[in-house]
Amino acid sequence: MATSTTRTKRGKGRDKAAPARPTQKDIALAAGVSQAAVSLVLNKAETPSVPPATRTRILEVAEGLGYRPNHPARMLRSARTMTFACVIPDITNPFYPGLVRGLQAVAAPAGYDVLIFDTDGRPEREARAIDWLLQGRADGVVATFFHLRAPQLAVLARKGIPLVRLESQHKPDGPLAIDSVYIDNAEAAAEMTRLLIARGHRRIAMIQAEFGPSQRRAQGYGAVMREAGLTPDFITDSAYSEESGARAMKRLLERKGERPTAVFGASDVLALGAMEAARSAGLSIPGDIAIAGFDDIPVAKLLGLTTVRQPEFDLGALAAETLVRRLQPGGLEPPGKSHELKFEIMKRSSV
Amino acid sequence: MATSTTRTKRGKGRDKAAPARPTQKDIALAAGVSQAAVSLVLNKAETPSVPPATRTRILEVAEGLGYRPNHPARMLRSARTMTFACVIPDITNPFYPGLVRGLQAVAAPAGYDVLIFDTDGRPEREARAIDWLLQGRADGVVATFFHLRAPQLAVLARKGIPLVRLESQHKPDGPLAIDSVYIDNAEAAAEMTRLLIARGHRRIAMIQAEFGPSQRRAQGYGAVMREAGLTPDFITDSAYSEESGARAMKRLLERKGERPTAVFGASDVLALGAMEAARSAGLSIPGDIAIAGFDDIPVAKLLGLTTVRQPEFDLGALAAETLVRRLQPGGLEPPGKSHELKFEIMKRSSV
DNA sequence: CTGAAAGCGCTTACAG
DNA sequence: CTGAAAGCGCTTACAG
Repeated sequence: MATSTTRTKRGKGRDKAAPARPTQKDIALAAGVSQAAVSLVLNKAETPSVPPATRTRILEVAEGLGYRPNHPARMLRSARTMTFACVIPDITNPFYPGLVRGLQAVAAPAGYDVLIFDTDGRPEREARAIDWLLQGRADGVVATFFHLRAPQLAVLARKGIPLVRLESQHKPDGPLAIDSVYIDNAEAAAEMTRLLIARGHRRIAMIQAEFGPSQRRAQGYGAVMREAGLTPDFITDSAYSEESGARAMKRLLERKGERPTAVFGASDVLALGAMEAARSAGLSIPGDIAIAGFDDIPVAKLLGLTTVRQPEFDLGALAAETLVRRLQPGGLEPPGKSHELKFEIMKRSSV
Repeated sequence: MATSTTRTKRGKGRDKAAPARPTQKDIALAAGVSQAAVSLVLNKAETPSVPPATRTRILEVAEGLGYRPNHPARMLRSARTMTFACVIPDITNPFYPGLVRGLQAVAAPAGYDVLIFDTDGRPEREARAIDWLLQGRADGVVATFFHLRAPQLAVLARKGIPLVRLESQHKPDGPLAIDSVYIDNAEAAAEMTRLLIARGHRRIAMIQAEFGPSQRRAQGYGAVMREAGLTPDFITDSAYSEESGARAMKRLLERKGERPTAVFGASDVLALGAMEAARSAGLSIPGDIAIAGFDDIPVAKLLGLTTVRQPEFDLGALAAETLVRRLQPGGLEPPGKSHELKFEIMKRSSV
């Protein structure tokens, strides 16, 4: 009966058993000062307005009570979450964890946490990410969108939430432009295609995904093929996954007529799936069929996969640096900029 | 000059260019109702106290202004963050992304976001994670700690933050116990060791890491070795990484005397590093040396690595379900429970 | 220099 | 049934 008669404000939490976390008010009460004085002492390295003895007492009481600042309250009051969102298609794609680490490496020292939002590369999930960002969950965003375009992303800028896109090509700088970091995907794919041709391949197929960066990569590949008098041969599956890569490779192998001598996966996971399917079909790599990828995920080296190295850690770190800069006072003024990083062709045994 | 004379409360944000996000107050003003009525209509499916016409008007105005609830404010008021924290050693270890997806799969439909906190398996980072959790950043936690023990984690329970540990063995249930999900690591390693012995191996080395689950795995391996009259042969490196695995394998190969015919990596990434080092040394797998791992990360299949499968997605999902249940009213009462999931030995070509 | 007050945006108990 | 008020924990501008 008496359990529900608790009149105190502290009894309202979801759990009555746990002792309430001490607040600044509790410290103030115990130290005999105002709550504001507590806030001041706890947040400023120097507090000329508070006598040293009082300052010491406040700090001791805070320590004694095990005080920890209430993050939500801080967020509300200061209108800053000290959180970056990282919106990516799929954290299980080995390309992204490295990117996340790069982000964290810069974000953490600057005081920011990193929240991961997976979109699965689906338009409705990307839209949900925007909605979620508009709730004020993060101070800034690093994102890869497969479907949303600049006009749909403009709402973030309008609400003062800086965004850095992970892009697959240069975007023009300008007052309305969105910050981006990228490697030249078309040129990288072109260079890989040139390598395959130089190795004597003529029938080169590219496995691509329906959306995302494979489009730019396909352009580079297509251009070089045509330049060399060869016919581009695209085979498209839905996602950036080993399953998609294996499925595409199977379809290639089931075709009538001459089979390609080389397959260029628009991403490493696609190439990995292709390798698996090729081996299952009894083909040797690169003897019967050469395979190349794109990304240089950690296992690529172990598997001997020839691929395009994207500096994922550096991309993440650069994106985070850009956000940190934008969030400094006045940081929103300068126009959006596109930052290019260099790719590298990693020649291994699969080609 | 006039720029700093903005007297409105809204001019205080870090950026003056962006239009302020509309609040319930703005909607109330535009719709001619009280702010409380707006909150009610926006949050409840049915509002008997608000006339239908008013309800419709409020919803239209909210839509028109592009209203999104302010998440920090909600968190403060309701004392719920609707966020789960996932504290893990290293997101770039391919075991964890699958776990995170399992977590998200259950968390998202229940309305929870997932925040990743990497500890790098270092004690000071684990301590920082606890501190960070005590700031009220998440309603619940799924965590792998290499260093912190139950007494150091008890503070979370005291503050009403439910924790589910990813464990490597059964923990006794009980009122003070911590919820955990696990597979029987010792038994799994024992079974793998039996397999290696059954395949004729006598000199079997285990590559282990200094901290974390490899301890339990080492126990299972050691017990079976001794049972079979063989001498356990441990080689320890610092972390769960390919570099550590490769370094350990190199040290094994540089030893004088007979070299082991099989190497059991306490995790797949250690085994992968070992494979790489063995190949670099000109050894064939499994011809010259057999290699086994633990985890069954996605690439294990492709590399033909014989390993112990841990159902990482299911572990994450089960952990999230446990948290969701704990966070329901009264969910904190029942004693902590240990949930076991089954492992599976994946026999492939590396052994 | 010092301390009390306002207010961030929201939810919900409570008075009319 | 209806609406205004209190208050979550904090930061910071402002009055004495």
